[in-house]
Amino acid sequence: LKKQFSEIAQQCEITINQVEKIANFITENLNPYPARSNWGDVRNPQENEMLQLGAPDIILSFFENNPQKPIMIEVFQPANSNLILNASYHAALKTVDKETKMKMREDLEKASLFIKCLQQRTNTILRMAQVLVEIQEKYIREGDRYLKPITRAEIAKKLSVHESTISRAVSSKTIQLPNRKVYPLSVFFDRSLQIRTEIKEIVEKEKEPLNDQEIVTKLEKKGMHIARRTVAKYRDMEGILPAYQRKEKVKTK
DNA sequence: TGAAAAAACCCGCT
DNA sequence: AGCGGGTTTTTTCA
Repeated sequence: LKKQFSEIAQQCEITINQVEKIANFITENLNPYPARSNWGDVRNPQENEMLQLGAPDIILSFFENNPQKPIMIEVFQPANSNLILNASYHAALKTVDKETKMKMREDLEKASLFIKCLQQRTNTILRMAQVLVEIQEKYIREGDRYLKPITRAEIAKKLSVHESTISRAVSSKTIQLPNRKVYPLSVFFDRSLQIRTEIKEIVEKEKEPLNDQEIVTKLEKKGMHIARRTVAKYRDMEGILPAYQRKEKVKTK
């Protein structure tokens, strides 16, 4: 099964971990569409922008589709933009007796408060997206290797909202990157993707299979401190076999 | 909003 | 390779 993952990953030009994540995401949300349309997108270059069935909650794109230009952020929210109170309610106020009037007033206030909350909510999400893009711009533009390990708490601090707010905002939302791929928003918070990518690159470049200890040493030189136990773990995540098995794999291939 | 419970994470050791 | 513990991070709860 793992091997399949790794093949899928290669064909899709994304990491195995991402494949796994997507798989998890699918099962957790019982909504196979976002990721599938994603895969389909990759395989069939017939990109139909409007055909994003698993409509992401946030879309990032390059201005004028030019990677040199700034990144644009779009936030999709339910009943987002121009939700207003139906004017006829105000009119109706005048036609009813005093008691009903009071009740209606209360209700109207509740309604407008509700609308305000919604707006603030989208606003928060938008600000969050902005900060995220700012921080992870390099990742967005140049790939996994440049993902900075950040936490939800840090973002919360930056926006001066509570971590639980971010937590909820992040989970159960998806984002589409300029490369047209849809991810769970939590990709931005993957703390080990960067190092895992690094490990993968090291292994790819190796002449002789390096054991985990040697990989640790190499990473050390790049200023990344991590235990060899952890290297092994990441290796697994990426579907990379232990050093002593890698030689055979090349043969059997 | 804060705090407690749960989950994830890293890592030493066997 | 796998267990377990000490932290850190996330999610839930009231």
